[in-house]
Amino acid sequence: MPAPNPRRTHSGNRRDEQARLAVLHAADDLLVEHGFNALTVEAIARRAGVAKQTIYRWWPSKVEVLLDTLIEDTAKRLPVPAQAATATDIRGYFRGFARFVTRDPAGQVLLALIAEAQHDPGTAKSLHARYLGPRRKQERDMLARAVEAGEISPSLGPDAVVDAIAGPVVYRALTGSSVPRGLVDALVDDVLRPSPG
Amino acid sequence: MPAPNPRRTHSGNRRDEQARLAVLHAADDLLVEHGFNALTVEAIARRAGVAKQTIYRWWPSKVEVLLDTLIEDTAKRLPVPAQAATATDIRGYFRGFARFVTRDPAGQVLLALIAEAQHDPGTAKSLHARYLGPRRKQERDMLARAVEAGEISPSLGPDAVVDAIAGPVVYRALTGSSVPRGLVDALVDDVLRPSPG
Amino acid sequence: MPAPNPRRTHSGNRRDEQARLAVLHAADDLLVEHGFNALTVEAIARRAGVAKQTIYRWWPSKVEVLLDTLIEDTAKRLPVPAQAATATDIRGYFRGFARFVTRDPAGQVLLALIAEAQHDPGTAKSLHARYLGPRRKQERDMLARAVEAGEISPSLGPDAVVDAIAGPVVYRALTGSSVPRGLVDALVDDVLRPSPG
Amino acid sequence: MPAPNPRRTHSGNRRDEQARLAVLHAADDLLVEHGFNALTVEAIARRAGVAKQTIYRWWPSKVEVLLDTLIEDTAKRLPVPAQAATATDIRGYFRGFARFVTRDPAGQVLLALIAEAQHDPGTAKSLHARYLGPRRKQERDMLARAVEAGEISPSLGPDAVVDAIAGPVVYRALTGSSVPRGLVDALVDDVLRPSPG
DNA sequence: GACTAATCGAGACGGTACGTCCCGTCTTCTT
DNA sequence: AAGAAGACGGGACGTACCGTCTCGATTAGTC
Repeated sequence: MPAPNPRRTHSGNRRDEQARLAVLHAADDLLVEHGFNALTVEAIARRAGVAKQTIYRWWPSKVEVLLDTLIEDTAKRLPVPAQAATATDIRGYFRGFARFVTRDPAGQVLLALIAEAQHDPGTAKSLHARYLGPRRKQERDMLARAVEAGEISPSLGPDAVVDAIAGPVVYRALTGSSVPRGLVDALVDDVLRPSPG
Repeated sequence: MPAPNPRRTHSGNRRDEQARLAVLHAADDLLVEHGFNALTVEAIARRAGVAKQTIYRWWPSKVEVLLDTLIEDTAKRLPVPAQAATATDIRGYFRGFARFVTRDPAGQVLLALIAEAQHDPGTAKSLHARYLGPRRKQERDMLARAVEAGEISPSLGPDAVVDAIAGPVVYRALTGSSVPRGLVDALVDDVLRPSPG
Repeated sequence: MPAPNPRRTHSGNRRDEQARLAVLHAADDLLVEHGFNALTVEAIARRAGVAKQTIYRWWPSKVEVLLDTLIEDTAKRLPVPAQAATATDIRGYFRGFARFVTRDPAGQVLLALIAEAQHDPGTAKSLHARYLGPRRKQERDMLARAVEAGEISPSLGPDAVVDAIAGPVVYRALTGSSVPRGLVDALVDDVLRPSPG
Repeated sequence: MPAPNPRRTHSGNRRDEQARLAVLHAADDLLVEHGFNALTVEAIARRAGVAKQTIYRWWPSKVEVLLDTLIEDTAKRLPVPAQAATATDIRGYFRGFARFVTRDPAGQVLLALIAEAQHDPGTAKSLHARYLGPRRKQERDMLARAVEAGEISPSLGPDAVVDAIAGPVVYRALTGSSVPRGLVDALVDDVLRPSPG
């Protein structure tokens, strides 16, 4: 009987994609609903209907589960524009970033991981290697294109520019303050216009 | 002149100051040496030579212990200048803040609490009520004096000004980047100079 | 105004009789109401309106508190008849003992102490020295008078006689069985009548 | 012939027999060596090389652990003779009981549980349901066979007969007195011979 | 009539055990 | 080989009492 049942069955000695997705979604949901401290491996397994061992087989820790969801969600919902080169594009990107960080569930995952990185060096390392580092590279590229095009001429270096805009946004999000749209625009104006000297 | 013995052990039904200090120092030391995740109430008690119950009697959680050390240490090592009114004073304050957050052990406590606030709403509430709120008020007052004196005329509101300068500093500290001295100065310049309009 | 307030006041450097009685009654009440395991020194102090230290000053342990109440209560409610010499007197005494052990609150104290003696050698020692020993002596004397008067001629020695009658009663009380009146009489008959030899 | 390995460590989601035995033996040893008050769940776990949770998973309290050892040990070392029908058999059984209660470590467990039953109603209930009740039924059956065979004709009912013989033995054991061999024989004689009426 | 001394209620202290939750590892049986 | 299930040794949680201690107050007997 070759016709394999597509619904909820193990696929022999291959990884079970349904289990993988169930874990990612369970982790995401638990984080949003009950916070990071309630996000235990046992709770994820319970919610996902999966054995604990299945989680430990594929992820070294709950942090890596979250990181997987963050990477997948960010690619979908907050891509760094690969062609953008104008000041307006950049402003738009950071507006999207503010929205992401304050309103998107995936933004909560990011904030939780930044927080956990502060508590655990392993998390810090992974977060940089798999998320912050690659992303920052794309952001630098975006800025470089705009500078080259003469669209902007910031007085700060590229990393400092991103930090000067993203930093306040993240800081306000971390401390539970809202991020008014005007703030992003003002930061962009302050940072990207050429220095008066 | 009875000269009450300052080195007694217990002090009856009054609080034992030596135990209080031992707990605060133990918490501080453990955080710096082994990180937040190793900072358990049991470890604090062990290190301080104190019973667990003594901790629970006076603090509802390890977070409040840290908050107490943070408040006391900040008052000593990073007071908001109460008279400051010049642009130079303000620049000096934020340079001190950057040093505090990246190099002072008490700064690590602050970062850990900001992180934990992201994981636990109770921490968030306490951190605002007992630390961030009062501190922010002093910072706003400092800025208000400088504006009144005609020293600065920022294009952003007072909270946004502080976030625009402190945000990048905290964000870089949280993500393990250094905070070059020049960055603070540049941020201050960008944010405090009058808008070009 | 010399008339000293008789209600609730310390008597200088002498022991406070009211505190003593409050402790004894609190211990008794707690045992009857909530059982031995709920009978903590803190609970006694709470219930008696007395400081813990006051208990520890006068009694080495909660067991000694109970022993004090047991001794006082037994003297009042189950004295060994000092003049008794007839078989009927003896039968009456053991009937009273069965009632004491199954229905009198002080009997519960006795059972609790016999039990605790099984758990703690110190309790065993105190219970014998202050209660079981002296009492057994009086019982032996009672039996000796009856033997001398020719009222009874048991085949067992005096200790064995008491154990043969009291033993089953205590055992049934300890295992929560009732002690029917007929049982005591039958035991007395079996044990006190001369052996057939 | 796979010959399943009997010396495995954990056995999956089935109960680990080695851990079970380690707990029973540790409890037994601790009771004998240090008494009931030193018999804490933590001490059992420590001694058995087992996690506390493993104990709580299978037993609701330390009392049930003891009860398990008592049931297993009594079955081995003091079975109620299932065929016995003569007066001599009965005398032999109660001699064995006296030895068990005064000299066998398992007898100490029984005494400790009778004692604890006095302190805690839950213990009383379990002790009856799982030990005293079933055992008493076997003892009644033994007596019934002897009566039917015309071997004995006691003046007391079957429960009273057992209590009249076992009661003094237990009582002396509980109060730390020895139980001389002659005592059991004399009790048996007094109780089992036909009443003189 | 102040002083001394012991007792009292109160409760903080260092400590042990409680019973629960979760960790990360393991073993079994099923698919 | 991967999965669900869940037992295992371990460690921390927050609570209850232990027995000791120090406090400030009250009250007797002594000088």
